Amino acid sequence: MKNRLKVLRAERDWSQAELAGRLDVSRQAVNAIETGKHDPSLPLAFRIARLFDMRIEEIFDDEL
Amino acid sequence: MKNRLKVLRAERDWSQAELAGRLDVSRQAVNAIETGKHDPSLPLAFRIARLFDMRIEEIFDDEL
DNA sequence: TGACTATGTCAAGATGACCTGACTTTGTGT
DNA sequence: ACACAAAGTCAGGTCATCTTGACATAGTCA
Repeated sequence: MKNRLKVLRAERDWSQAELAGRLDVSRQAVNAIETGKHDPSLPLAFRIARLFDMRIEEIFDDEL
Repeated sequence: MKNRLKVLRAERDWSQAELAGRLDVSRQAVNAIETGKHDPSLPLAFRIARLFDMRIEEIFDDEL
């Protein structure tokens, strides 16, 4: 699953640790999602979308 | 996480087994999601949304 | 009654999504 | 060169999301 987290984070000039804090997950969890090692759970995907005020489908892309 | 799967399925007159087949998951997985035992993975949530031609947020609701 | 379907549930097991803690690598700035 | 911050990675653990197979219950229908 591709995602735009790294770009959204860069636009806000947040570190992975800062994003992790805002999402209430570990820094390693953010890193693993950004680097494509895992997909977030659905509840975490909701928190991410809410944080950036976007729809899940605007941040994550599971086609291709 | 609440969801509208049971209603969407009823509107189409599909059994849990039929929905499971369309989503390529087990019947028990569909049952567990409908009865609130689990949340779907994000990839499965995408497949569900695509099947019903809706956004994930229109089917699943994690607030409250 | 007996057969069939749909639903709900359980057990056991594989794999995925998280955790903490530790360490390395990379880039920046003094 | 040195220090520091950010990012990446690993190990070992827990719990969640799936699997298959089995079984119980309720409803429908010949």
